[in-house]
Amino acid sequence: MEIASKYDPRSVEDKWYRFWLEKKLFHSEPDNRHPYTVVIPPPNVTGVLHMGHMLNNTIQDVLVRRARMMGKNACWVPGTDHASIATEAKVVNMLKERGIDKRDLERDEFMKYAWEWKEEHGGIILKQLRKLGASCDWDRTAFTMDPIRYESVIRVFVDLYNKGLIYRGVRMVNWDPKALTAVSDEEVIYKESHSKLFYLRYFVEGEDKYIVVATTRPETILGDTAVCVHPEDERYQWLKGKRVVVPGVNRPVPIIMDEYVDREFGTGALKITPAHDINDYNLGMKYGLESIDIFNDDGTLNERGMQYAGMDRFACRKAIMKDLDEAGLVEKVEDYVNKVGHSERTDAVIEPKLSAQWFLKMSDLAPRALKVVEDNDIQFHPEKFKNIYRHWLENIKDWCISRQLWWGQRIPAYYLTVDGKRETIVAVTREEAYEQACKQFPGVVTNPDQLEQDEDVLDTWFSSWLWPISLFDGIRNPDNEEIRYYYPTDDLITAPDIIFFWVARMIMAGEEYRKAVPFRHVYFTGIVRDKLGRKMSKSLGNSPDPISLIEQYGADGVRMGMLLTAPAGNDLPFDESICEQGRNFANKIWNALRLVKGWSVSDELAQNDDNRVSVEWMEQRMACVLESIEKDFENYRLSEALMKTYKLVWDDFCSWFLEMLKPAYGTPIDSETYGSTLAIFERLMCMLHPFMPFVTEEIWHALIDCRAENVDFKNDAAKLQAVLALNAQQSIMIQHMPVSVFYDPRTLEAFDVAREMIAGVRNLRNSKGLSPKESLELFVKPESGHTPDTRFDGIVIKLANVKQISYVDDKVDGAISFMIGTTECFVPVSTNIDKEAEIKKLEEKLKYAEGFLASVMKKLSNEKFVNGAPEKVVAVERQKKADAEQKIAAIKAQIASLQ
RNA sequence: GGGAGUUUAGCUCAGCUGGUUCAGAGCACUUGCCUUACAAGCAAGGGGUCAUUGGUUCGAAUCCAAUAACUCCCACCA
Repeated sequence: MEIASKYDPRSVEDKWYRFWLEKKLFHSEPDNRHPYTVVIPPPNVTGVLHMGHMLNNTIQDVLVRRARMMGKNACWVPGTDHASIATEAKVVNMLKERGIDKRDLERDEFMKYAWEWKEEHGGIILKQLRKLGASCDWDRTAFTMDPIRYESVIRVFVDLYNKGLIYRGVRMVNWDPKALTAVSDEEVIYKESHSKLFYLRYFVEGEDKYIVVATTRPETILGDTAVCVHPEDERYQWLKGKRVVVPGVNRPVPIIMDEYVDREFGTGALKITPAHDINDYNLGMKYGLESIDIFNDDGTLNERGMQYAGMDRFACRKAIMKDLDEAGLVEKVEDYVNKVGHSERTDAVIEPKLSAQWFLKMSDLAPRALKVVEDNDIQFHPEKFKNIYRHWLENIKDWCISRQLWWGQRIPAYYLTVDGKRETIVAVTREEAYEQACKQFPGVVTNPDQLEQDEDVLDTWFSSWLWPISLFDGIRNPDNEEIRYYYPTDDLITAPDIIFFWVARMIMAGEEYRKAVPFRHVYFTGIVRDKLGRKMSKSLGNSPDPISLIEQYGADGVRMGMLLTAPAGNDLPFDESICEQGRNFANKIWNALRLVKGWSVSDELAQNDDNRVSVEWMEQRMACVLESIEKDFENYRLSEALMKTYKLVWDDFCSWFLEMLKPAYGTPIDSETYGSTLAIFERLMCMLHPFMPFVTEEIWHALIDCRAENVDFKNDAAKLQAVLALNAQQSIMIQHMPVSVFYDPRTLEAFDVAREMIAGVRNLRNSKGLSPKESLELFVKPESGHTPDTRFDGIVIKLANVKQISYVDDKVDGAISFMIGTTECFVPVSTNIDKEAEIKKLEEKLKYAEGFLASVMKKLSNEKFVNGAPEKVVAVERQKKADAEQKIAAIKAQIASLQ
């Protein structure tokens, strides 16, 4: 049989993914096993897979696949997020391209277009996740706006309103003039920008004197209703009680005095525009100032903007400065660097704006969400995010949950006018609202349609905060079997930038609606950056397309590449070349299979000692590594666990174990050793499977077949056929994950000595230019009084290609020597020894050993050390001293023999 | 302006409660090999004042303090 020497992921990966789907191996139903639940951080329904998703979902898949193999009932629920602002913007653009203006559409019409768009373009990302190998339970795929989730959100709104936690109020909010909606504080990104600081003259009413006020936003003077100075500012005492004239506007406004003002900044005088700055708004409230709103929703000037009405705010800034300058009202202009808030979604400069919005009170929810993290009911990995979390919750403000959009859950608040007053009724449906209206205000309305529903929708995060609950229908049916079985979920894998948006709020929702945490561990991934350390972004074009990476390196290769460099919470500087390492690894395993498959197997041959001891060592080695990998998983150190598995497979299994067993050309291997080898190989594939699901499935099947054909059912054709057929129906996905068992470290130590001996001989060949084919003699002189462990001598003979190993009591003349610990090894060589070079080398070693001894002696001659340090440490130092002395003696003897 | 974190080999990172797992790993690099599993490979090898400076200690990469550089988070300084 010919197997290609290069592993081709493309022919393998799709095949197995289809197989897993057909066998429904990702599907979970509640049963009597322990559940292991992960909910996907729902990507935007219109999004496409980027490197961040790749990392995030690879980690989830590793954890889910491992849990499944550990015997848990693993359930990974996928889904998408309706992403109000982003999706609505895309739909609006699409309509624009078709020549349709959103403003010309009725709400219903727009929603129809939006749903069409979602059906057509949505969910691409979930298809892409399949390429990655994600073992999501696709039967459970959800959408934050599907009927169950929609209704859950509405019910929660009504419930929280009835509990008095949701209220409507006129507040200063962050207004996005591009998306025409309010956004929450968390959705505002402050960016450093190079602005100007304008110094404007405000003349005192009826006088020729003026005061200079500095501002970065001169266009807002149209809304000025006061100028404020510090009450103790000597410079401005003369202004007390006076009024100044807003330049260019000619409106007299009062001088107010408040300690809020920083005397050091600018001129120490601050203009107050209550409608367009949060601080000014607060001062305006304090002093009862008029609030003049000069902007339209889209950031243009309204009718209060005088001659500038209709202009964009930035155009107005230029125009107004020109006019003021001409009027001699500008003192000076300085360059100035400040932070300007931008909308996270549209990048528009945020305008603080007074408007009526819905808010969710945080005073009750926040402390509870903080407590469960403080108490470690929920653990963060890495832990440092606890600080960030705490700080935010301790300084939290009420959450603005209304958005002036159409794509989203429409706020279930209904209005009616009673005696000229607007009354609000909040209910799950219009019909329920009508019933309530009839009870509360008899005779006011006669038909549900007469109620006027709030125009706004809810913040997208107001639906995703319910995700771990609503996915199992735990809001509408809080006692259903699924929510009781799957909730709380186990691990949440997410990026740190949504710790506030999402993580904190899910915890609040969990406490409020389940009285239980939504998950036990939160694993924060790093941010994927490019080689230069820049964040990957569309605008920079520095993000590789994940799908083409998968095509190039295989999903296994990409998964491994990402994981190797991504410890929890660390940013990951991504370079395509790390996927090569993954691809190469898959290839390595592939070739190990080719080797093993190619061996001929003999039933007659008894297992020899070398093979027996090799199998024993490999099993112990595995147990040792497994133990440490299990600890890594407990601590969410996935990259470490992967690296250890990588080395176990490549170094221990391929480079050592298989070489130890490899039969001489044309000779067979005994069937016992062969069976053990296949079993070990299978277990290694199980260990690796969570990381590299495809190649391991492929190899695992081949190994099972190989064992049936060559060992178990070699002589029973009928049974063999049955077993092969059965194997074709099985999967590595649901095999038991190997677990650590007791192992004897002495076997591992003995092998390490043998390995060093082999390396010593190989090194010698290398440096002396001796062919690996030339058989050498090896003499070993153990430290006197020590009995050497000879179990691996046969292995040394084979892998170092020596004729035999002879144990001697004295040094061997005319040989090249090296030391392993205190054991001396001698290899006689036929070529002339370059005595001077050898002596030089030995003298260097001697120098080092003597220096080492000196440092040990220094410690031992220090009374404080001998008395102060623990007995064990002192004993170790004494041993070091003895070893060093022995070594020095040996080196000296070697030098003498060369002279 | 407040807070957190990082600094160990060319790169990415391990180094738990101070002491032979203390200077490590992978990749990259150098040298020699197309040795019938694998050149996407094999064998061997080189490479670091553990950011700087002080302190604690018998002993510091590890604990403490200061400094420097970088990163992130938070905050309304016009």
